[in-house]
Amino acid sequence: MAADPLSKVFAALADPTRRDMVARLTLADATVGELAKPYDVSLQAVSKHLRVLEDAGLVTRSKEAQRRPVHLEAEVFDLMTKWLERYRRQAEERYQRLDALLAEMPDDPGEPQPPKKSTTTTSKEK
Amino acid sequence: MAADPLSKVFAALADPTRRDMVARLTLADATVGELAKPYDVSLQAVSKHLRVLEDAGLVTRSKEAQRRPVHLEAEVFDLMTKWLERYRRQAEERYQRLDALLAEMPDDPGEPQPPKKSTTTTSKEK
DNA sequence: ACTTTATTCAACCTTGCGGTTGACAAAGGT
DNA sequence: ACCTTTGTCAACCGCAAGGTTGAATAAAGT
Repeated sequence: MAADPLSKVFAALADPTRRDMVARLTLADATVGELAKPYDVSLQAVSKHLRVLEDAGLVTRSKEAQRRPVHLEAEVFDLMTKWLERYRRQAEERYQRLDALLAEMPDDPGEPQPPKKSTTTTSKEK
Repeated sequence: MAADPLSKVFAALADPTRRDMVARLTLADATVGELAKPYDVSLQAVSKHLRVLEDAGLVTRSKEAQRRPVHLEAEVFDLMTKWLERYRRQAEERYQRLDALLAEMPDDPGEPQPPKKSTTTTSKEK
């Protein structure tokens, strides 16, 4: 365990059941039993899933009599979104650089990007 | 295996090494060996990681002599972003509904955050 | 006080993951 | 032709994930 936050979040959402729970929790808080109903697994299994989601910071559980209402914490989504956007943007920028490059292609085989080593940067095009 | 696409993508990104590879691939394509260099694991391990990323549709591998340049496929990010945005939006909307509700709350004394009973809003009758 | 409801804890089982090593395949360099 | 480079395939190992059942806990209901 002790995995970094991002790993935990991604791992938590890698399970379809857990993703479905999250989806339902966007609509309203729910107790463990309520959450468990649609799935064909034991209550204990659902409880475990919730623990995973909680450890990932995706949900919090409060107390209300014997019930433990589960509440979705949206903030963590931001963490993921940030990660995603960052690399998506970079990838896009790279596309643009590449496009620009191809646009003005003279015929020199020089390395335009300076990440040193011959980065296998599609230097050979079929 | 045959897991749904989204599960595969999330699972693939749940590993820090793989996330790092993806990060580096946003800068430039790279061969297996190049990708492996920074990590203290065998080449075979890296090869496996790449297979996972490939199965998730995050990268593609072409041939170039003995080398297998790995290329990042940005499209899959969109799938994730879509999922994320969808639920993030719903969660936000829910906040707003709640805010609106609290805003026009009649004169209630004391309790700022009314934990009330029946917070378990799911309107599930017994 | 006893029972029911709601949930967790504990032990266990099976599967899959990330890692290893060793052998093999294919393309190039010499 | 041979050897080197670059990767993959296959078998194996330890461990954590997701599931199960059974017992324990806690707060209401009666």
